[in-house]
Amino acid sequence: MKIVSNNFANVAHGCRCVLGAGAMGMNYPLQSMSRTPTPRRRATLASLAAELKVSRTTVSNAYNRPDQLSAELRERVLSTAKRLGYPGPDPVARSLRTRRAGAVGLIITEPLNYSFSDPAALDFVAGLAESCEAVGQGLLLVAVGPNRSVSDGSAAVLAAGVDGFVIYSASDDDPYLPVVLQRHLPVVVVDQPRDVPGTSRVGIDDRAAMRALAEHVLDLGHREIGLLTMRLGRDWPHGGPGPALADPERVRTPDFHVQSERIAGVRDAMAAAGLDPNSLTVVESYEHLPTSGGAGADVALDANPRITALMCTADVLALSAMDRLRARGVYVPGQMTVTGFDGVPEALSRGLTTVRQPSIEKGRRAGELLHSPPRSGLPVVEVLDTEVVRGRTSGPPA
Amino acid sequence: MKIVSNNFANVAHGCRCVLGAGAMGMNYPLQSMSRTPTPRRRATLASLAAELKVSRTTVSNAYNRPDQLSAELRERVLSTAKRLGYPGPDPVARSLRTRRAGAVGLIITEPLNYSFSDPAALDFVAGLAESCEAVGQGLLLVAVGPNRSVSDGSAAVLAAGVDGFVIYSASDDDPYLPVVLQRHLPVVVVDQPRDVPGTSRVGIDDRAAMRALAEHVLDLGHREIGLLTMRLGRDWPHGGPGPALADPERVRTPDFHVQSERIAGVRDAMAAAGLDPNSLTVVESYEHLPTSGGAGADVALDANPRITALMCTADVLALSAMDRLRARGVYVPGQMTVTGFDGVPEALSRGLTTVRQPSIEKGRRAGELLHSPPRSGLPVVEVLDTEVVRGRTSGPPA
DNA sequence: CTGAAAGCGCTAACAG
DNA sequence: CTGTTAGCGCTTTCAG
Repeated sequence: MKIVSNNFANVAHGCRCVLGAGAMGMNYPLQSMSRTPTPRRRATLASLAAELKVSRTTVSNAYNRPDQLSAELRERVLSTAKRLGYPGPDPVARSLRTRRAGAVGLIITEPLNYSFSDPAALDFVAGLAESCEAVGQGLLLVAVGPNRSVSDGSAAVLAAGVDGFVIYSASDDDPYLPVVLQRHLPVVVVDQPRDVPGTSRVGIDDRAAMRALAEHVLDLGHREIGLLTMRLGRDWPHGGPGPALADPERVRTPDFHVQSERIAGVRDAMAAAGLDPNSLTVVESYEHLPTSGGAGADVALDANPRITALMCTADVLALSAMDRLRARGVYVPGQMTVTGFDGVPEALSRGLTTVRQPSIEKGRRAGELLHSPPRSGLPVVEVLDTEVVRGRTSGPPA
Repeated sequence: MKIVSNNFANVAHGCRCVLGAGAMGMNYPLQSMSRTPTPRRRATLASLAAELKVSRTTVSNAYNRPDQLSAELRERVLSTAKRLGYPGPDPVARSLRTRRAGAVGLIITEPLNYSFSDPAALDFVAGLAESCEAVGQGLLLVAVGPNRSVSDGSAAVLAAGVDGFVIYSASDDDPYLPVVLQRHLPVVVVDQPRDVPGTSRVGIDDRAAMRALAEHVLDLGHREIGLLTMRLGRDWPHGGPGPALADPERVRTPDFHVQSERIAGVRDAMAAAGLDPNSLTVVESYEHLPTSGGAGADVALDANPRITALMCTADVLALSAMDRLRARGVYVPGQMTVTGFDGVPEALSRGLTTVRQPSIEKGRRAGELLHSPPRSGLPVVEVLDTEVVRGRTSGPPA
């Protein structure tokens, strides 16, 4: 009566039944074994249709177009589905047929533990997740972390079952960029790199924002400024893993646009104030450690003890720098002005002078751009607003 | 010369060409237009094979079994693939055929912005992501947030193209639990609920850990204890959205095992010390706000002003409570002992007396259990170690 | 080393 | 409202 698969023996030892299909196996809980005729193999839409003696279309309709069949028939379909343990149409097969995966891929090349320790990055992910959720899309974290080789990571990109990608803050020469592009799927870039052909981008005006902040600092009377930033290039030409002075040449040819734009903003303000932009002491950090800012502050003050203001390209750097300064007995803002960038909650609550950027909104817009691309089909660049927050960590130089 | 898709007018203003295939469109960057004969439609393995005049098997082998064909042929395949803009085998089609999706689904019912604001939850996700990355699996955040109806969320669970699920700290009656089980895929539960048939679980001994911590508090001499916890049930029978006193009945019949186990741990210690466990003042919070702990502290001290120790089931609650106490002019630990749970970095750096649990390891083990299930095929329960951390927030009562 | 045949499980026209 | 017909793009025996 029942048609039996020829590929699988009917395994039925003990309390559960393991049908081998793939490495992971599938668990049939106890109940389904005693209650129902154990299915020889996983139920499918076709087997359900056969059981019901209706066509596959009808079963499919029962799930996807309830209005296309009578309520009773639908009920009958659904209940025998339950009896057979049929979980509904297979997502993968459906995806193949409908040509939509129901998920967007998120590419973050930075170590996840970093991204997860920077509230600004997290806010971005939360915003993206929110917009995906709103349209019922899943969010796939693609396995491209630094623990894997680039070729493994590329394989993951190539193997991701997604309808599009979001690239979060990658360097100009990120090795996964071409791989992502190769998929010919819609792509939205967040922050950097700029000018990826055919892809939309959402970001902020880093240069203008940082310039406004620097003007505030200069207005207060500061003339010797130190700047702490994350690494400017994918490479790391310095000795140890700790923060290091960046020479002008390196500042001029960055892989990470965002960082260099922010530096450029400071230099703009300095030039406008009649200062030599090259007098800016730039220190870059390679690792994203909770103490990176503090270590960077040490390097900067070592290189130029006359610094009276420390500007940082991220709040996390600034907060760490503040902790370090306190430990060194340097009073903020009395003896040292410190500024950040991002406007994360802890920074705001600690009164940091900083630039607030809408990180959540960034994620949300990136998602929306993917879910409903602009009518024109042309890539767009969305520049979100920022705001200088004058806190309690900036004041006139001593 | 140029061949144009028949569904869409040939859009070619400015810099790019849009070929329509699916709602989202595919972007062909400028180069591919001028360089190569624009493909009528997306290249497939079959079309590549036809172009090369070899069989599909051969092309497939070029990608999946390099040793099955000559290096030259393989090179030829790969290069014409590049020329045609063929991104390699379609992940979805491959998944259908191989019966493996290459991703695990993560089910978090709590609002994502909460999970993303609790470092312990984040650590868990980071650990899970790490273990997935190690085996090249993607991590799919399934869209089941509180912004969507349960039926939408269920659809997302049913539609997730994954090889297994991780359920993070759900209530006993979480509506997505049965839906997940229905998929007949491997499932690993983290923390709660317990005893899901046929699924492995990883967690800690919440009761024993909390009991040990409570013993420390009692040893210090405290007799009147307040306990701050997250909500005990999926429902919220109290008036406003703020924290509220939980009556013994509600403490006894919880939906969230973890919370009630931790409470039970405190009661165990109290009973052992000769105190009436029912004298414990329990306050539960519904929302996961940064200020929830503080508000809870207010409620607890209001209900029982003689409280000298405030035990919290999460560090985030305890830290918030400490902030609130300071604002009220209550000195910790001089006038009030405060304890937490989790051992998140901020808590440790602020000297909170707490229980450290290995959140990252939890995520890692959950992933590993999914990726390489126990040989026996039987579900396992992994109980990870915890450790009481005596900090600077606990001392003898005033 | 290469090719032919046979689906994986499903949905989308289009007829009845 | 229901069934028939065609694939979606790929991998995998199994023969040459």
